[in-house]
Amino acid sequence: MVRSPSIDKNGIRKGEWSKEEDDKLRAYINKYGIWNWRQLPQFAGLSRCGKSCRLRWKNYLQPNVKRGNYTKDEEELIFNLHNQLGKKWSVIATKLPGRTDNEIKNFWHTHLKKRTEGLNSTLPSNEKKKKSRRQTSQISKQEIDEISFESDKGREIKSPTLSEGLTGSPNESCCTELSQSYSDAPLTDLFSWVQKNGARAKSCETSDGLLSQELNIEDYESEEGSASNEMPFRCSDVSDLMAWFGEDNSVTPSIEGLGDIWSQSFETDIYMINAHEQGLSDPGLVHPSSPATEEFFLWSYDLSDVCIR
DNA sequence: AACCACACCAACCGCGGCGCA
DNA sequence: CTGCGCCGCGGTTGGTGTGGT
Repeated sequence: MVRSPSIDKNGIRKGEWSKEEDDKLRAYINKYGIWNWRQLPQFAGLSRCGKSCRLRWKNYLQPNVKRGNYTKDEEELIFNLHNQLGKKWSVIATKLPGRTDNEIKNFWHTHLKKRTEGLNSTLPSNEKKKKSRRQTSQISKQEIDEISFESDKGREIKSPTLSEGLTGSPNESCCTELSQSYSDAPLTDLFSWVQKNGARAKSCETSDGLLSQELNIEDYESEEGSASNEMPFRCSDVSDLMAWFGEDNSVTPSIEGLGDIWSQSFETDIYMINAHEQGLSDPGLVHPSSPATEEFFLWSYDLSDVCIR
């Protein structure tokens, strides 16, 4: 019932979301919140555009999203609100906790449209006049101001920064600042950092502990347009990664690369956590919410003795 | 069983608003 | 004032499910 997965010319995935992608996005947002949709996918290790991530989160992954099974009350409310407000789905959605504008819009098109059309023959003609988008938007804002928003309030916005990764004490600086601060980081320092992370990953007894680095380099290549050589191996050791960096002079890791490595390492840790807790060889991602997970996460990024500056 | 038409809905797309430099 | 980037909204699409023939 959804569009089949595809990859556009920029390497951005489209179409149906896989469970792994859902887990990555959910885990990332639960950990760091929403700070910039455009950049978030890179840091979450997703080959998706920001818009797609936003939509997936808002309409499907966000906590408390209700799915299907509209009650009679909800149906009546949608019907009445639509009569009052027209196609202002986002405003209508604020009156129905757990329902998204997209879902309400779909529900109206599939269930209530005919009913409305039946009544429309008796409505005054000005009910049918189309408002300009500007008019619609202004009205929406005024109405929205009257409605209390609880769902997204109070979520702490924390973006992962390299300094966070290195110190294990998250701060609130954004990745833009990060890229400015560390864009000149020498390659050797990157290697030190990767080696440090990699060594820890290896110690966790997972066969694919450095899967993250493989993903990172693929992403990095596509961004830099230097993908003449495909990623030649699946990293099994940090020395492979370092060797590969060293062989390819066209690759000069920047902070974006570091950020990807960082986020992917996070995902690797999630794999490891699950493997540890459940004793499974290929368990998939788990949600980083348990105290044990949090503890493991902080341990895994206790890199206070490394400085890239 | 095979085919067809329609229902359904997740995801995409384009546009406008807003904030900031 | 202007241009740019980001976000959110509403319209639309694409593909699967389902019921009828």
